[in-house]
Amino acid sequence: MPELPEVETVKRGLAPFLEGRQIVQAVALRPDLRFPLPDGFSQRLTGRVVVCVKRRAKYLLIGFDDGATLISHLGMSGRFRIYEGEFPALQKHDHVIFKTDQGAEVRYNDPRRFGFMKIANAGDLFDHPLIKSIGPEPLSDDFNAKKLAQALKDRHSPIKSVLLDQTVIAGLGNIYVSEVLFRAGISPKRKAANISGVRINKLYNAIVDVLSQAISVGGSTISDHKQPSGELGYFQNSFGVYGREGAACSNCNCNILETGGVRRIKQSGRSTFYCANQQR
DNA sequence: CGGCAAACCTGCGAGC
DNA sequence: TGCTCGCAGGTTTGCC
Repeated sequence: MPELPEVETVKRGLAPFLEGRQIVQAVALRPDLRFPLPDGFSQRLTGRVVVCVKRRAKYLLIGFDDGATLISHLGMSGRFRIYEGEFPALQKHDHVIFKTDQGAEVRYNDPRRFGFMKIANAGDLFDHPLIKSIGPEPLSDDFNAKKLAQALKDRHSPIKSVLLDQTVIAGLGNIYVSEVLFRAGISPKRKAANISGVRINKLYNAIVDVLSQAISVGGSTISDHKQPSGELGYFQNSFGVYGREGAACSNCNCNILETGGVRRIKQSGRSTFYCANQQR
């Protein structure tokens, strides 16, 4: 589920139920996520008041009144879900529960357990090894076409893999990199350093547009990703290429007979989707 | 530095 | 029906 737009959607869904609320109970049902939950996890969080819910790259950050921050990564299959009023039986793979002083429950469910939670002590967040080397937030004022050009100019790997590098730019994952390159008309195989001039601007605009549009519709629901409210995301309906191997790309309708339509290739072990007719 | 495979773990759909 | 295979939104590590 979780690339930047999905994590942002989770953040926006959780914030109204957590900010200003006291955690009256933090329950660790299963401590062996990708990393073990921190020592004393429940004790450290129970009784704390949440002061803010934020996102950095694909990390959800929950700040508490003692200055500590819960750093949560959703891995491939992590989900947060809010319950209030009705509390259905625990589901398979529910691993962590936060109960608030307003009687709501926030449950973390993660079948594959690639997700994890860590706690940064007061003042340690920005020096935390998980946080400090992350690249610029693509939707912040801190990021622009010039900085993108700077970041790419010495990179000789394919642009696909460079954009997946979280130290270059924060938050892009396998789906959105394919979609961004499609909209920018850039081949995923092109060397990053060979992108300049007009192409840089197209790429920058595609990154901002794709991520913004995805956030505005609650992210992408591929299998069963849901927003914390239970509502689905809808950006998958706007995919130009992802998961559409063999189909005519949404721009072309084109010479599908000559190009074979949307192609799927493997780059550094992961599927890339693109239209050879539109992306150079 | 680069690319690739494997590792972590579970579930699902396709094909036989 | 049941088995095996390949695939999946991420990231790290180790090996050429």
